[in-house]
Amino acid sequence: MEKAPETGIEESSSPNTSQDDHKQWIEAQDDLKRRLITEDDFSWKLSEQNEEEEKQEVLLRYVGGVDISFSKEDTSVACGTLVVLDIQSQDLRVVYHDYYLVTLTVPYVPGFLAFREAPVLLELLERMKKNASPFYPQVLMVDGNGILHPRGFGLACHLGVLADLPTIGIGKNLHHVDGLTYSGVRQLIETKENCTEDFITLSGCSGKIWGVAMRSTKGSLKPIFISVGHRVSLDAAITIVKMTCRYRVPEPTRQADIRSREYLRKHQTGMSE
DNA sequence: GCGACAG
DNA sequence: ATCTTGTCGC
Repeated sequence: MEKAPETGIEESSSPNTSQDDHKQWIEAQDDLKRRLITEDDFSWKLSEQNEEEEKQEVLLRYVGGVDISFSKEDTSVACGTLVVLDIQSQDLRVVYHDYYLVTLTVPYVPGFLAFREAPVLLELLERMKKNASPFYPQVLMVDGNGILHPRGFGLACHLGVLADLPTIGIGKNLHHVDGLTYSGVRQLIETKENCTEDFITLSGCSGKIWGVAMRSTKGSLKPIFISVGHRVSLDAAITIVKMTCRYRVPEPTRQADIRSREYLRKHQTGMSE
């Protein structure tokens, strides 16, 4: 391997894959971002209306959740899972679930999670739509961030735009952006004076509001990070998350997580079916 | 140059 | 993401 002169020119002769891929990925994100809608854009309602005349309105009932788990032995083997919960049932019953076992070749790169996971999740959504399931989700919770992202376009946005579906980003860890740090958020959350609610607004140094950190369970110091995905405002997102929070992680993504793990476990040892 | 970096 | 048992508590 001969080294090029130090003059700084190193182009097409040696494809610098990772750098080039990131550049293309950034372009793709910026391109898709033009179709992003960060306000409420759905026909269903979050709660009953008083007027009897309008009882034809559609209430939010089917909330979806997606997640991907990985095999411990084969880190490229993954199981994508889509679940749908009926939030009108008192027990948040799971009315639909589907799995997609795949081998992923795209690596995880912070800020580019969608290029690794979105194809799998999209397939699950398209499969469900093709089968004309009556439970197709009215809104989808994604295990990953929405606009809480270096370029304001995380996995939840990516998936929402491509599927043209309202989505909400649910992060279990903070992706440091715009001066936001995990320790800073923790301090803020532990300080009661800033807690008018059970969540705090994540406003960065620039003043932009990226989402909220919410203590979804009374006993949990560690918050979850909610951000706008697509076609759902932050306020609506918070409301919907609260409606589905039994534990720290809201049920849709929690069930997707649990079931994808279970699926992998059953299909790496036993040979059922 | 060094650290940070969703899942 | 994954490696991992018990354990403190409602």
